[in-house]
Formats: sequence, C-alpha cells, structure tokens
Amino acid sequence: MEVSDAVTALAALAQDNRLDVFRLLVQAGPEGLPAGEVAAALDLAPNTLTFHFDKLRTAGLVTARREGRSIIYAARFETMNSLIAYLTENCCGGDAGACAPACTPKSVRTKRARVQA
Amino acid sequence: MEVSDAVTALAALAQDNRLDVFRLLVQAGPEGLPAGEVAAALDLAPNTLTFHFDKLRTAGLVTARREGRSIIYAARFETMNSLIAYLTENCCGGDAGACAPACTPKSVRTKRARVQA
DNA sequence: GCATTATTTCTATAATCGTCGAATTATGGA
DNA sequence: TCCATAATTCGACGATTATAGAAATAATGC
Repeated sequence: MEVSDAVTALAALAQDNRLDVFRLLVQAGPEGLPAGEVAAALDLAPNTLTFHFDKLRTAGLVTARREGRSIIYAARFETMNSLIAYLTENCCGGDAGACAPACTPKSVRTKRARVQA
Repeated sequence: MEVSDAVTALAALAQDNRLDVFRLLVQAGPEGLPAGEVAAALDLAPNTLTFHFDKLRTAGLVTARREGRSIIYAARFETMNSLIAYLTENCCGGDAGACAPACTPKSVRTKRARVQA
C-alpha cells in the first residue's frame, strides 16, 4: 500500500459518522447493506450519507452495487487489511515487535516469533 | 480504546506530513528526535511542524520533552498498538479472521488461505 | 404515462485544516 | 548582559470538510 493510499484510507475512517458506517458494514458482512438501512440505523440524512459513502468508496474501503431500487454498500476487507498491514509495518519499523502483540486478534493464533529487525 | 480516541488518532495520521513525521519518529525509536531534526529531514517550516506535532500529541501518538534548547518528540507505540487493535477488532467484527492474515507482520507466514490483497 | 420509493446531485454555509510570515518565548554560551 | 539558536504563538489566508435543503435521477408498480 502506497503512502497516499494509506492517508486516503485513514482520512476516510477519521470521522465519527464514517467510522460508524464502516463498522456497521463490517458487521453486516460481505453481502453489505442498502444505503437506506444504514441511514436508518445511524440516523443520517440520505444526502449526507452519500457524501460519506463517496469518501469511503474513493478510499477503496467499500463497494457499491445496485439491487432494484436500493444501492447496496459493502465493506472491502482487503483494503482494510492493507491499511492495517501498512500501519503495522510502519509502527514496528524501528522497534520490531513493539506492535506485533496487538495484531493477534481473538481466536486466530499465529503465536510465531515476531519480526526481528 | 474509545471510538472518539480512534477517530482522533486516525485523523492525526490522515495527513501526508504528519504520517511522515510519525513514521520518522517510529524509525527513530523510543529516544525520539529533536523537532529541528524532523523539520530538516522532512523539509517543513518549524511553525508548521509545531502545528502537526500538536495534533499528534493530542491524539496521544507522540510525547514531547525538553532537552537543552531542543524539544524531543518520540512516538508512543502504546497508542499505536491500541489503534491497530481497535481497527483489527472492528475490521473483523462480523467476520472474524478476515483481517487476521494482514496482522501477521512481514516475513511471518501463516500458510492459511488469505484474503486477497 | 403517473406516482412512489431510493438515492444522488446541486448549491450553500459554518467550521476546520494546512500553511505562511512575523513576533515571541526559552535555553545556552560569549 | 547581549547574542545566537530552537521552538512556539499569533494572525492571516485559501482550501477542504461536514451538513442541510431542494431538485434531479433511477427503478418499480399501477
């Protein structure tokens, strides 16, 4: 992931409502949610929501597809992966392992020797 | 980590120069770097740099201490950890493991099917 | 075609952002 | 003390942001 891509993704997530939107979409899973449902869940005006969706889509964090009258937005986990990977690398840059522990989520175990640099 | 803290930290990193500053400080390690050295390395005006340091400090991502005439800024890995942990959790919220592969730094292989990046 | 629903586009606005020039504070050395 | 160095504070500026109201577009059913 490029620096500029990281900045774009970070900026997309650096706003209350957008972070809420993204978390909701992550929770919803790969099938996503219609824009209207997101609007209802988070109590956001439809045009405001479009504005935020645009930011997320530009950052590659969500996809949009039409389904009947609705437009379904879904989280793009790949991009989120790349972002976390980027942050992890840059966080651990000089002092490897400093951030590694935090990167072991819930049930998934890697329990491997961390990067040594 | 609270949602608002995450937003603050994300916003702090969501800017080219600030992300560069933070990466430089991470590279420099726990001892940190004098502001002037950062300014020289990234070719930033001292007052502009102060502005950015303030954002990073407010987000808890860096610390500042005076040493003679210089003020030494250092990355706070702890906060970065919390941020990555927060993102990892919220990224994998509905679909645990979806982001796990990305959290394995550099040379560590999981040899599990991984989400395409 | 017309009405309804779902979402976007357009226009406007207050607030915040990133940068700059100039002045100011703080420290150390002659 | 006076001077040079290091960083901050202040005031200003154009640019971007987040939101809102009104109108426009797209899809569906009658």
